[in-house]
Amino acid sequence: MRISDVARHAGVSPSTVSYVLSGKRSISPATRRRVLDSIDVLGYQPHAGARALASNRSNVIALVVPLRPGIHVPVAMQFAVSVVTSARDREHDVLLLTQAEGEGGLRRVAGTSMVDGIIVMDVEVDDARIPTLRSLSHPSVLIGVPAETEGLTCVDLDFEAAGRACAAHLAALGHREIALIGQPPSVYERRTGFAERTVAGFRAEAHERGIGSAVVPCDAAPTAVAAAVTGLLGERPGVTGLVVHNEPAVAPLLDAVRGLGREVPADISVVAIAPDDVATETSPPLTSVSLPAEEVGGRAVSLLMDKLDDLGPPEVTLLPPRLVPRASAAARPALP
Amino acid sequence: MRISDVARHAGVSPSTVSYVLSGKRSISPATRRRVLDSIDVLGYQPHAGARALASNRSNVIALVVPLRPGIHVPVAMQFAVSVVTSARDREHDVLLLTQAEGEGGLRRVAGTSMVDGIIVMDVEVDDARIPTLRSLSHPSVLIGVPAETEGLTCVDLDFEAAGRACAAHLAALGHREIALIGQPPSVYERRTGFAERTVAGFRAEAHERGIGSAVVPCDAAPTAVAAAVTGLLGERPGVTGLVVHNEPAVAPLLDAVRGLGREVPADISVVAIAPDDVATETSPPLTSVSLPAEEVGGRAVSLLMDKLDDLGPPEVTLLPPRLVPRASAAARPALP
DNA sequence: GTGAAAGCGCTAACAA
DNA sequence: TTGTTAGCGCTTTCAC
Repeated sequence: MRISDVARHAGVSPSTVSYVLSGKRSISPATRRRVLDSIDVLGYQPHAGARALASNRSNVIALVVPLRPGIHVPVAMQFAVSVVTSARDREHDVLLLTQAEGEGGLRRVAGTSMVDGIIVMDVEVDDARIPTLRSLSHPSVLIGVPAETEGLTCVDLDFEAAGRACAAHLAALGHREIALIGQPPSVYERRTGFAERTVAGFRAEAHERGIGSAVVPCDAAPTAVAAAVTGLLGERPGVTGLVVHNEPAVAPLLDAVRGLGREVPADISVVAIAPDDVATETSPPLTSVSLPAEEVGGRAVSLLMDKLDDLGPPEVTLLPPRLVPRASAAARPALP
Repeated sequence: MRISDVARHAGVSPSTVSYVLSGKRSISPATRRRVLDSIDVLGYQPHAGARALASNRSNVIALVVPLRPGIHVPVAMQFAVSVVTSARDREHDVLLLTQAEGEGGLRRVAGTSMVDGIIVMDVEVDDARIPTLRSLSHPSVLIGVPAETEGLTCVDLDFEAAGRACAAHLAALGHREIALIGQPPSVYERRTGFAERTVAGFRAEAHERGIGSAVVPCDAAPTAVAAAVTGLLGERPGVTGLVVHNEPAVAPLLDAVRGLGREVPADISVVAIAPDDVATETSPPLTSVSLPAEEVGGRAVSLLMDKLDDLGPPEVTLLPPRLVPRASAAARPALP
């Protein structure tokens, strides 16, 4: 079943069928109808390889998913799914690349014209893949913001503003000493952009408001969380506000605080940076800045499509954070 | 940069370059060297679309990942990653399809020759996609086993044997009444194969050994787990052995048991069906049947490759479960 | 062991 | 508004 079969069936030329399908030139309504009917009757589906060869477009984009220590898989998958969904909305499929494939993988899928463009998740401040991406003739979009963005296209939640918003919220509630329970140490060690920017915003806001702040990197294991919380509240008994930027640590953190005989939010206020579903499933529901995975993924795809259409999108797109007050943050308790 | 450029540079014909690359006919060592050198020097990468068009092989397989309620994402991703890794080992890439694309997606990627074959995860007992898969001329492999496997190729852990192994292990330790804390209700409602088979094996083994058994579907939320455990041990005080087949419920379950004043394994023995990493991270480490995601994913890929090579692989491949005793299951306590 | 050449099925430039 | 046709870059038959 080829395009010429459809053409014969509809009594037109192959190019007309092609143009009906691509919409790249105007077709009389009557012809268009006949062609579409023939396609339908014959069940025609164009050959992807032939298309890619002739048009120099594969209609596939590559997505590099992060699978390294410290990455919270469900959140990563939310991004991936929203990329796939948005790509499908725009007639593109998604080729899955793992981190492990490294830069060779990027060169391979671009060099063989398997894909039209590349989306890279979990970008580090000084990401080793960036020189490779720059060297490719294929467009790419980064989810995450590296140190040097010249000539790149990046999109992410504005984590600095998110860190600020959390600190500001606690400050406004009267807290005078606050702490950030962060990502696992490995995430900071490899200098992942989002983690670093959150810390920076949190510290800056606290500093500007003249309140005390501390940052505690934290592994996800419940015992590690308990140790971190216990250590923190032991060393800094004045801390009454906690920001948690570590999805799997959220529940253990609440447990640990209670295990110390403190109530949330009566004794300790907690603000999370996490997807809405994890913030609303706890008890009490958490005041949180949501992680808009769907929006970020969708935006990454539109930015990539813009580049494919030779529009010059902005280098950095930061989505503003939205802090939703729920039940886990309240005014600082009166001093004992 | 095309194959003819390489041919010219190496002083051979394009077909020779092609044959060097494919290994489909013998080439003199000297020629082969020259060609490979030229490829290297010129940095030649064959055009994937042209290849697919001429050879009728895209060297891409589609993977349908499950993203529905009750699915534990990290486990699903372990499968996906092992599929990608194994596929890459065999010169194939992976196109990511979401459940949401449904059967139309399967028809699309097959009909347009985007992919050479399809792997479908999380197959239900009476899966709606099976008729579509059967109708395609492309080979496919199912991860999971439906009711009717005629003409299909399926691979999975032998969950029935896993359920049996857990029951047998507890029985051998002297437990006379045991219970299975299972997947969320929705998973059973849509009749997911692996969940159903585990229950069947668990029940059958307990019955054959003449011991009491109960099955409690269970949502992952800690409160739901606590309710399930409390309800169960309340209604059936004789239960001294628990099998848990629900990854995110593992930690909350241990908490809940302890919350009831029972020790693991002194009062209550626990056996998990879970990936090794979740079984070893708890305290105490869990006696468990491991979920060999890597092996299943890898096997799915080899089965698909076998079908592409026209070997006729078996319809059903069940990997034998391996129960590893750790510290969470012990002899039944003496009666009070 | 190697080469020549005919497609694979589509798109898009050119022509009408 | 539509048709004709020359490729796109590779694989593979056929021929030597």
